Amino acid sequence: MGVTKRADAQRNIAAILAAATECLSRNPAASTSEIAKEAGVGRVTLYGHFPSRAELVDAVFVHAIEVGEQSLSQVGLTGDPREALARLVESSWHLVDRYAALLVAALDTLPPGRVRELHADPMARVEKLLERGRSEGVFRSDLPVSWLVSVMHNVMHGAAGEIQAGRLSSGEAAGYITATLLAAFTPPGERVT
Amino acid sequence: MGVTKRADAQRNIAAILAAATECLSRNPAASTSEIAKEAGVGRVTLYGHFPSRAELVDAVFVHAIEVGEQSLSQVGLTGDPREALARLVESSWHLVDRYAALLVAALDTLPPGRVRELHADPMARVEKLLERGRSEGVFRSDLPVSWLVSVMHNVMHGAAGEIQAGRLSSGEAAGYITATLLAAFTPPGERVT
DNA sequence: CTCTTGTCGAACACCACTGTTCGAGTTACG
DNA sequence: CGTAACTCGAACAGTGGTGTTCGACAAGAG
Repeated sequence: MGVTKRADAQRNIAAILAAATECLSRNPAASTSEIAKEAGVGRVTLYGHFPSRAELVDAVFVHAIEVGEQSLSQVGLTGDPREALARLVESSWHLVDRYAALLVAALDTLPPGRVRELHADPMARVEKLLERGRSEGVFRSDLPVSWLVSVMHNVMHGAAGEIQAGRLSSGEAAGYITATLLAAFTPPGERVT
Repeated sequence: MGVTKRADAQRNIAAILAAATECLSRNPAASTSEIAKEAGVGRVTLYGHFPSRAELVDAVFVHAIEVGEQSLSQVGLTGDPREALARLVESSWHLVDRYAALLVAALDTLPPGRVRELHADPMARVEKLLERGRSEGVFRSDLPVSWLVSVMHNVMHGAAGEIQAGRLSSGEAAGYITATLLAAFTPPGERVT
């Protein structure tokens, strides 16, 4: 069939995707030359497979989300919502830590809203858990769920920033984040665990 | 004396500073042409007063910090640490809301560490209040102060992002932020106010 | 083995920006 | 009023990226 790519082309596409993930994770502003070099491929070849830098970034980001979803979908969300949240944060944190710079690249390359659009699934997971925790009275209901989600994102990305600046170690981060969020989500009048 | 600038030069410098604040607050990547035009001044004149775009950004940022300090220094920090924090957040939030984009400009223009360096005073104020709250047992002591400060910053800047994205109104923000931070800073075992 | 598909490097056009230079004109200041 | 300080537009050089074109060449598919 005419649609199938040749074997070496497929290999190169994979190599470019991997190299782009690597480069953009180090430097969100990495150029196509850098990425092509890292992939062991000519710049022309790169443009042969991805029409523009933006579309490459998009592809890389989509792939990262898929990998993340695979990991996140294995986290059990039943039982005590607080413990479930701790598990979810633990898993999410590893992804944020790994892909923080990639997110920056996507944020200032892709059209506005695109990043959020691709985050729909992971966000829905968090929202659902928060909703359940609220109905069981262990998470606060005096603030919108969307705000709580935003707080979670910002605390995690803030932690990634602290690590990059060398003011926090990867090991400590997860504990700090969960402790902070569990307290932040506690309903007024209740005791912080 | 030879050091004094001519009157029109001083006016232009002020106009450039104001225009830069305005432009960079709208678009962190604003060019020198844009800024000069907004100031009603030729690009050459701009370079006559500021050796480079970076030094202009630095000057604008320094000025913004000074203005902020003036406002922050009037916040009373005595009494119940929780109420003091609420007051401090209220004031800080107005500044963050106004200068969020400017911070981005500074962050990716100025040398690493410069922004933090200029934030030394406002940060010291927050740290001092947090320390006092800890010693009085109303803020948690199981996490480093530096982490708590980072959480405060990230929650506020996250709120600014939500506003820019149109998912949050300026009016609601301050309340959400204080409610979130007061809970997050509550010591484990204590009740959230 | 043949032919299509893909690859490569070098060169090119293009763009938007920074920072500089020039010379002529204008404005404050003493 | 005279001079030094300042301003202006236009034009220039330099930089660092994106995306394209070319022609020679290699490699996989049938």
